[in-house]
Amino acid sequence: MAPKAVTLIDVARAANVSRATAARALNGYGYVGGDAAERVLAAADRLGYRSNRVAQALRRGQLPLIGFMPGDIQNPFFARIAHDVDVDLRAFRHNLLIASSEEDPEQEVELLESLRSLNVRGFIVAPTSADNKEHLVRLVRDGTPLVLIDRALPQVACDSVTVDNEGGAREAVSYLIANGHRRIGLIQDDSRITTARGRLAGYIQALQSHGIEVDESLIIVSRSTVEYAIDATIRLFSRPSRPTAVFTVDSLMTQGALLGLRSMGLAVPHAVSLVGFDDFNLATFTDPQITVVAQPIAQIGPLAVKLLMQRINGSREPPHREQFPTRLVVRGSVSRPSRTPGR
Amino acid sequence: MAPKAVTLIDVARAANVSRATAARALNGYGYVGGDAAERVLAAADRLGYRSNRVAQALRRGQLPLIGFMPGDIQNPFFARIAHDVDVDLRAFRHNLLIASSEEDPEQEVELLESLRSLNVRGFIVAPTSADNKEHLVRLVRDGTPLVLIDRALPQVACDSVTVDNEGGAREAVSYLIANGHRRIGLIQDDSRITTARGRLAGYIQALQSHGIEVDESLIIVSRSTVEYAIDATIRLFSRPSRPTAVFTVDSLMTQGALLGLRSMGLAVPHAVSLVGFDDFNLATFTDPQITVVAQPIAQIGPLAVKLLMQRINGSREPPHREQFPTRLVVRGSVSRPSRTPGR
DNA sequence: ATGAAAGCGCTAACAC
DNA sequence: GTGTTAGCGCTTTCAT
Repeated sequence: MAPKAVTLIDVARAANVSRATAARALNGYGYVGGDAAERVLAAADRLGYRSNRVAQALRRGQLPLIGFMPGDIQNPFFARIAHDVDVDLRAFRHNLLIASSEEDPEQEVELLESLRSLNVRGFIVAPTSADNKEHLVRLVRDGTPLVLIDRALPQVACDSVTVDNEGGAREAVSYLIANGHRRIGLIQDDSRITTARGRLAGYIQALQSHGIEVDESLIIVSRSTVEYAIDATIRLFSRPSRPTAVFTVDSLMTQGALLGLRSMGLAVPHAVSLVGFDDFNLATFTDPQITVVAQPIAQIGPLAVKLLMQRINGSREPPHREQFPTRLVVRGSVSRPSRTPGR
Repeated sequence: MAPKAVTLIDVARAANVSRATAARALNGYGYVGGDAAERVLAAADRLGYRSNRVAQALRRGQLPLIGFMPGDIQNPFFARIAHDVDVDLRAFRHNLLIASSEEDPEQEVELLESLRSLNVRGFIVAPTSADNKEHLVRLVRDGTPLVLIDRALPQVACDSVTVDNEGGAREAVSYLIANGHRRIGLIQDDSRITTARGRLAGYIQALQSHGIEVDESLIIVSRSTVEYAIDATIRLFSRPSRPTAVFTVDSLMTQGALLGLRSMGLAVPHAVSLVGFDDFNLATFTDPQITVVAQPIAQIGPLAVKLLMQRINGSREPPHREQFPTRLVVRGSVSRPSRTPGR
């Protein structure tokens, strides 16, 4: 069935040269006679020769592949980065191997091993957990280029591209407080994820610096999908004394909160004020428009690629840990609480 | 720096057996003495041996990799499918190589070649163009498993998983007509994309079967991103005699239309009715909720994987061309036109 | 049950 | 300028 592929030998034979010469002509290195080169190229073309990158890789020790491991490719944040990385990598003639960890630490370890054994040249990873780092440490120790995105791990000595989660959350919650809210809910994802920790820390700081006590019953954990967040929102607002405002830690959860609140008949911002981390397409379409903490998402993928390629090309610089600032984009989803919070 | 990896030879030596025996023990085939096997496994574990999949691939002729080529990974439709494919492929211990064609036919050809030379075992692709099929025909001819998703190409003899674009569009537009609209705009993507053709055909059929003439000035082409669609919408509604309703061919464009209309002060559905192809998370959050043609998206990725793996496992069945029906989900974005169309 | 050895397709050091 | 050749790490046939 599958006709065996044309190999370098076939080309060499057809061009009446040795494999070495054929390879030189094809890859354009070393000395090759113009005449021979032409014959080789012609033969390759005629025969439909495609180099076998696996064989090349075995010989050279590496495959021009980059592993990208987001928490969830369906999250628009990661999809955008995947896109940007894919595009930028093309300039380096590298392909992208995407394997989502599904936010499962074990799966992250397994997939990483699996990709390592493919001799990929480097990784861009959004680590699922702050506690799960041995495999990454090992990776770095073995000299494999790695850049962490979205979530940095101080204990792993590698480049990272993140955002000021703490500051962003603090700004969002402070804004809510400045608008008179004191009972502010937090819908966040699993606290082993470092961004969740940072955003939680920002939330707590904002509260405490305004003398507001942190009420655990206002904090709820959800997986980062619209469906789970709807559910979490409903649970949060079904509790005896509900918050007057809520802060969500990513765009999928913001959308879930929106949907959840609506299903309970709670209008934004009249009944409940809302601020979300991470902007999204329809944030300005909803009525009201949603106030968000925007991240400079367009810069993340490109910088990650740049740092990674520098490592691949042998850079020995100390880790570059980029942390971009966030920006509070005030729209219309926050108003003063309509009445004093119940109890 | 990078300590050279532990190879099979190291393991064999440590276990005092030959490479052959070590390989047999590690891969669990052939006859291996229980004793030897144990020593090998222990040695492998102690040394931290990881098989070199590139070498295996060179030997076996294939890499357990599947190439996935969507038009745009940022489109939630493709992101969802990528996710489902990734997950299902894991059961077969295959990894996913995602390379977005960016809806560029040339790039599609190039990337496909590039992935082919990696000896990937099969492809799942959403072809960018109905006119650009030679490379796919060649792929199939060479016996490489291929399944087309979202967009089928009758001339390419391979499995495909699509949706009834024509029927879905016809139903949407008929619904608009049933609500009294006669000047119905169409915001679609490049007509070389087969889904665009199908949806356009459905649009035209619905119009004609109700005796409405097709007005080219109501059809506008946009790239499939929110930004481009906003722009297209504004252009469409800036024309002298604007439509009273509009049909958009994917969810990103639907969102763009929503944003564009709002920016022009045109309320949905009072000033303009709207139906979009492909459902999306916030379709029920917007006010009004958006009426859409829903696709059974959860079935696409899994079926594509199933078909592909069957081919990889040698199936010689004639091409399975699945075409799922769509479903019109009536929500609130359509009303009767407020006044007779101008002109 | 185990080992020896051929060879997957390619690159690059070395020889001519 | 071109050819020869030794592997890269692994699987697998063929002996034993």
